[in-house]
Amino acid sequence: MSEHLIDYPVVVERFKTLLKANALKFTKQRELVLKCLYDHKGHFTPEEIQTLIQKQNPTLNVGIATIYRTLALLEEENLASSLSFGTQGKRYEFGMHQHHDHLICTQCGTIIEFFDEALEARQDAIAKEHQFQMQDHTMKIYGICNTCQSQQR
Amino acid sequence: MSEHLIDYPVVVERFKTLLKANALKFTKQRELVLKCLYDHKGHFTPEEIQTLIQKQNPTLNVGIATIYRTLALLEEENLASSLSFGTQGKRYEFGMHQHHDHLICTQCGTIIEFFDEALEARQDAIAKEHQFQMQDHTMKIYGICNTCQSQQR
DNA sequence: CTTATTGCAAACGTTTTGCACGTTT
DNA sequence: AAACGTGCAAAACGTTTGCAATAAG
Repeated sequence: MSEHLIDYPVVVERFKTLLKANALKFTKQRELVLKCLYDHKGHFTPEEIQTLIQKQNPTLNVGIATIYRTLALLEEENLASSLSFGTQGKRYEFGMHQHHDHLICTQCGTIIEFFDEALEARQDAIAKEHQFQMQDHTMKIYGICNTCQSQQR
Repeated sequence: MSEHLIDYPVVVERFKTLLKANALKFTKQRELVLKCLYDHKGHFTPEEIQTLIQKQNPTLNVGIATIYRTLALLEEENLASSLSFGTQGKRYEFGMHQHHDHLICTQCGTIIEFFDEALEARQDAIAKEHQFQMQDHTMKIYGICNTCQSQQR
């Protein structure tokens, strides 16, 4: 059973199509980054992604610059999305733009995703009120997760 | 007429009190950073703040490290708050922690602040649903502001 | 006179870039 | 063969830190 709504072969096909449309090339490195995000549920830094790829492909050496370049590409093509934190850089996750927001535990760093219809509707309304043509939005709720709360006693 | 709810002398007094309470010293540099934020409505990077201070005090040289240290201090004391963007660092604004969120124009960079009761309530509910002990939250709506929309035709 | 604060420069971690070499089309 | 992609190392960026000199209490 797949963790995703879309099977991997379909995702790769989509990626190939998008690359072709932009006169870009389908390379082993690009595929590995995509696959890594698809296979690992979670939010990863470029460095973590490099390590994960390294672990499964000990022969190949994928440079960190390539990881960065590929992640930017994937995000542009809506095959991945990033979450940015203050000074500590960005984290990426697989995703074909099913929008969602995040609960972030300030203790253990766990990230929980959620989607709330009412919140979305309110955001639309606010943008409209300010005559803003909304392109995107992010919402982060910081706090202490249930697990960490229990451990504090 | 002041742009703020609180007059500057009151702010400085508050700052002095807070410093004293923590056995910290009231210095010219700290005052200049506070005054700069108070005087300039907007969201500024540490570097921009340094430049603004420099411009009004050509004789004095306030190091960037001091700006960073002071901004962290002001934020801790709730005299300023920061907004962080992806890789491009933080921006600070004056403020005694009246919570608000932001609309950000992806074209011209303008930041519009707003506060929405319904949004806040929904956030509280979501945190509760996930058994999260909420500490803070941020919400950013990205889009094209009214002015930029007009100019595009 | 004690203690905190400053500016400087070096260190930092993350991200980007220039370039010669390799790979895809 | 042409064009794009790669790894590498260097550079860039925003931020933090150690330190000797300085200023506040």
